[in-house]
Amino acid sequence: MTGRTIGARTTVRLTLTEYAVLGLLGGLARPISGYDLRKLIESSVGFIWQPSKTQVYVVLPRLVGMGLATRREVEQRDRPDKQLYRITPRGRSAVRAWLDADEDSSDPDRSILLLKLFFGAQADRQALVRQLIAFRDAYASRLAVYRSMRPAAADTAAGASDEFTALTLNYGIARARAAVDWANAALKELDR
Amino acid sequence: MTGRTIGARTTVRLTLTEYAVLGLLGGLARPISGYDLRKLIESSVGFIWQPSKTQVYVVLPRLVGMGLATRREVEQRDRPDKQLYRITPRGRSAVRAWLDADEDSSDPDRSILLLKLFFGAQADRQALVRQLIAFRDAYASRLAVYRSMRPAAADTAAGASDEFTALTLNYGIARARAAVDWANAALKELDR
DNA sequence: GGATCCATGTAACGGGTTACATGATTCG
DNA sequence: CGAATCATGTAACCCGTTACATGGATCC
Repeated sequence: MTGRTIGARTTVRLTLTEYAVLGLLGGLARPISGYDLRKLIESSVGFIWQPSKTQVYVVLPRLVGMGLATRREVEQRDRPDKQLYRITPRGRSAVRAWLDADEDSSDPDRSILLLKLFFGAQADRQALVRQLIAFRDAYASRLAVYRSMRPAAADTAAGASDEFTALTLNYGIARARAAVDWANAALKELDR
Repeated sequence: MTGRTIGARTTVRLTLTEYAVLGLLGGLARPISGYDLRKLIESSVGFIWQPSKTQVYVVLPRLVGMGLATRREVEQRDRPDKQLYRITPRGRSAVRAWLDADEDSSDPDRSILLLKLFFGAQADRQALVRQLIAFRDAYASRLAVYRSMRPAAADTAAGASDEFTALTLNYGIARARAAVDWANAALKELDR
């Protein structure tokens, strides 16, 4: 047994990559190889989150070691043998627990929420909504802070603060606003 | 001499944090302590980039070791002594070189550009504009990719792809669009 | 005959965070 | 009297990336 299993089967804490990979396994009907998983990532979650190619090969065996996935070797002629991975029940409940747990989301930028949302089909609706609201609120209050900074940044009279501060601040504002708007739209979607 | 000085005074490659700290030093008229620098960060670049508090104390001496900053100790009664740091000419040219160099910006998200722009007063205008354009274009082509993925994501007929993929994709689109719009506005600003 | 696809992994490095440590002074 | 402010640093850890390594089969 490799590290991190606390007691018999208490809560497991995984890295983001581990959760993501596990989440992907959880969404599949049939086992998959590391190689194919990488391709799947590229054509799906890729735009939110993407690990380095070797990371996948490191994480998969680790999941097996923790009893969250199983591995089966498939021999092939004409091409290299491959390892097929499949999620276990314990794996499923680990993903589920992660998806449902509220993140202490002081920093919404890291977009764990987005990753979770991507796996929404495996999650509890209510938990998702709760987290989406937290996400939106975090960005909203950030937005408020940025806006309050604006006059100070534009303050060219004092000579010190310059146009560049204002420029970058505007970016922060634009991003935050986009996030808030999107979150509201998403919440409406989920409500239907 | 600590590592990284290649030859006599060839180009120095620093970490992002090092550049950022150096950039801050470069914008100041008088030397500053690590403690005050942290506070300065909080009330300025903070919204774009923020290192952990201890990181500052690690980086500052390192800069001194590389000859990019100098340190002077100031004794104080009634409160702990402090170290004041000031940028050196070599430090200035290091920041300058960094600011002016084009980033191979496959990943615009890391927002090195934003940090650079924040230090715009110390940079070459043309170089800045060039990089801003690259930034915008990177996001624009990303935006195009996302948009092309949209129908596939919405494809609930096939049963496979679900609403959640579409939802997260929308976020990517919203962000990218915000970035492009902002970049265009910023370019207009810089043109005046 | 050279690039690309399949397929998996190890080792080293790197950048950064968290936790820990210390200690006087001032403010409420 | 306790909390916050000033002020700086070390050590351990963590997650992840880059570079390196291998090798047959197929496509152009």
